[in-house]
Amino acid sequence: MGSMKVHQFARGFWEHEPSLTLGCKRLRPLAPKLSNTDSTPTTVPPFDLKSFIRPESGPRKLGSSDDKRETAHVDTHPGGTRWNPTQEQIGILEMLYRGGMRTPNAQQIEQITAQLGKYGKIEGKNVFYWFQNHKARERQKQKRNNLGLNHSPRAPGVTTTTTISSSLTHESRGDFGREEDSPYKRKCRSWTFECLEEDKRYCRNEGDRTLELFPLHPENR
Amino acid sequence: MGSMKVHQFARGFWEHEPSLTLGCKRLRPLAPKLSNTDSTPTTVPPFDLKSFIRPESGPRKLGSSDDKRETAHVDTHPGGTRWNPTQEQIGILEMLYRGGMRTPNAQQIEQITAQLGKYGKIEGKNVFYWFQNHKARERQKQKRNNLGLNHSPRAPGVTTTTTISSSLTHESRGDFGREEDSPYKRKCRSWTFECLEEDKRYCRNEGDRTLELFPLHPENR
DNA sequence: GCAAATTAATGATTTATTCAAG
DNA sequence: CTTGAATAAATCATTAATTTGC
Repeated sequence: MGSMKVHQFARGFWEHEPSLTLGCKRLRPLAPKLSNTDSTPTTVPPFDLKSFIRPESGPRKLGSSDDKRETAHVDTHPGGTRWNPTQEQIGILEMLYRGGMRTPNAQQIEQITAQLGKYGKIEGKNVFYWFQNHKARERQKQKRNNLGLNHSPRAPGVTTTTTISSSLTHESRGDFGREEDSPYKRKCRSWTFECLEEDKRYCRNEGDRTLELFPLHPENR
Repeated sequence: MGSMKVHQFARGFWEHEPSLTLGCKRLRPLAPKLSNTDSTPTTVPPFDLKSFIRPESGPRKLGSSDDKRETAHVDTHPGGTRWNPTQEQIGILEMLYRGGMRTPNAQQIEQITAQLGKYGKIEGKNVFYWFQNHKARERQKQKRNNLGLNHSPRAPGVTTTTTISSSLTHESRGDFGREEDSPYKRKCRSWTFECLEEDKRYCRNEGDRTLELFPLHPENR
């Protein structure tokens, strides 16, 4: 249950770096690109590497500072488990899939998540992953059906000798029957990362240009 | 400039859906999974599909509600262009890469982005993509060097005919020389999506379980 | 009937490939 | 041509469903 074993691999690689002389070690392989419109704005902080990426952010905080993570998770979320969709959520997602949705953008994921949240706990990435996985698995199911019909209708024994090789990776997308999205369309997805540590939560705002970090109401924890 | 042409492909496919009988259409291929601990909390909203994923959320709002997207983007970001890293940013990223960082997690990306933001405009996904691309291209450069030494040492002319085919996809990962991260380690990344529409910005809090949406200080725009 | 072992299904993550901007 | 950005494919890992032994 609690065997998370965080152990992120930011090793203590920066301890024995005596002084950071970055910026002139090894540049781009091309020409020295003269800096942009707003680079080096006369007050460049010298990149205090000691303060950022501190190597002991992983295997700490398992004995003291969390006294409340045992109180409110007993029925809703059993810790760090994965998303377990309810039937209603699956139904809605499949309905959307049958409607033609394949790769929802950020706003669509937002709305879908908000709606599916009424039926159970869900996050945005669950919706994203669901569409990715469902699309991929429908595709390979279709592919498996297609080359299973002209080779041997049954006999699930030894079928691997025919080397389902690398062809028809892109041609087999047009035979879906229903309408499908064009491959590799450029949609700006604009997703962001978010710190999900145990005691501090930050949320970066990507839409803003000022790149601000703000802790979100710590009285909730 | 504003030729985004959003045109999201959630068509008007749900207008002619008379009543939503979701939840009993297609179950798991195995037994009917009886619902979880907190599914159907006695007040299931009947999934008002009309209100969510409205089909005309794409090509609207280009004449009225955005009067400010022409004012504040003239020098910092020329619209929807991609990230153009500065030399300092590249230097720091390569330094981190040489230090062994391959796939930073959310918190590391957070901090890296915050630091690199001092040298120019950058977002979290740029850092993520940079590590992805740099790792992949170092890998294929290594691969190309490895099988270029016993085939043809130069001839940069027609190089695409040699078809670096699909073998040694997993064996060629151990010959990096330096230390590398083990493939497929499970790190909980916990990234989230974010609405980046023109007039409204939401930020979902993934760490919290209540899945709340909140607009972040609209007086800034 | 129930619990441990097995298996199938699938959520989540990483790698490979491709497109397109500059 | 280089490389940022995005998607597709591969695959790890966990959970539910099934089977098995008692």
